[in-house]
Amino acid sequence: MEDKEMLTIREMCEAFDVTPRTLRFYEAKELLFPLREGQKRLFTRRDRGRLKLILRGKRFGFSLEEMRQLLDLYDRGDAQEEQLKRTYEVARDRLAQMERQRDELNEAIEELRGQLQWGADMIASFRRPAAE
Amino acid sequence: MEDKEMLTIREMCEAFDVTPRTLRFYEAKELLFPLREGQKRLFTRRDRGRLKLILRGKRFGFSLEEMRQLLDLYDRGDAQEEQLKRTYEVARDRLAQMERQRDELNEAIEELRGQLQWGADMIASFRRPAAE
DNA sequence: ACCCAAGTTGACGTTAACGTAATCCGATAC
DNA sequence: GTATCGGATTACGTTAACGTCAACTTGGGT
Repeated sequence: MEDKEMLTIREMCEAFDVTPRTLRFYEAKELLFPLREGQKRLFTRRDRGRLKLILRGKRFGFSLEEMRQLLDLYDRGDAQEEQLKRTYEVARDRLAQMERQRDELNEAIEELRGQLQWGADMIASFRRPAAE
Repeated sequence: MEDKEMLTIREMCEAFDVTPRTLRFYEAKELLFPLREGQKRLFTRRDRGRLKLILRGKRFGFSLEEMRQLLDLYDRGDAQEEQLKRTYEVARDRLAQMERQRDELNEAIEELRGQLQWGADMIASFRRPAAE
């Protein structure tokens, strides 16, 4: 027994800084599978592992659905080469997607920066177009 | 009479590549104020000017509500120094916000890229945590 | 016995910016 | 007259990821 084997919902929340609602929501979405002691949920080491990956995925911009698919894919026992490659590709695609997003953002930034350079012009561009 | 003075909803849609729903929606949100010829909307030059700014704002990531405020602010006749400065500030804030967003995105990208560098490790990180 | 904290389920609310019918109206084309 | 446009209005649907009650139950402490 290194840590506690099982964590209550509250302990889990503190450990990962999420709300109970979130954990129940993730369970409903089949991202976590806590055991039950009577009514109460008990989160296993496996749940902790999954949650850690889920949160990491979120930082990367994966949706919960994408994470569920990835987790499911590699949870059915022996992940084979073929499937490992797919995960890898999903991650690569996501990276490319994020880079495109960043580039678009950069363009918008440059465009806006350009407007600001002109100062008064920027302001003028927000005035009503001429007179009537 | 340079162009047409007034445009129907359909002409407006083609000119700006938006749907009728969008224009009616913008009117409901008080971003546009087309005149009425009987029942039909007629979009004036002023509406065209506003729509142009609205779409530009969207590219910058402004929400419709933010654009409405900006447009309203400078639509009440004589925009004074004080208010002009405010618009300028809103734009500057927005720029800073976008830059932060871009930076966060870059961090996530670097983090993900790091994972991918390790290839197999990335994959492993998506497998279920060890055995049970 | 009584109460409280912690936990549960269920269900509706939130936000943005429209999409998608369904139904209706008036003017033109034939 | 009638079919057909172009347009109008109304109102519910969509998406993601939870938030926010409400109403219970359960286990433990006193």
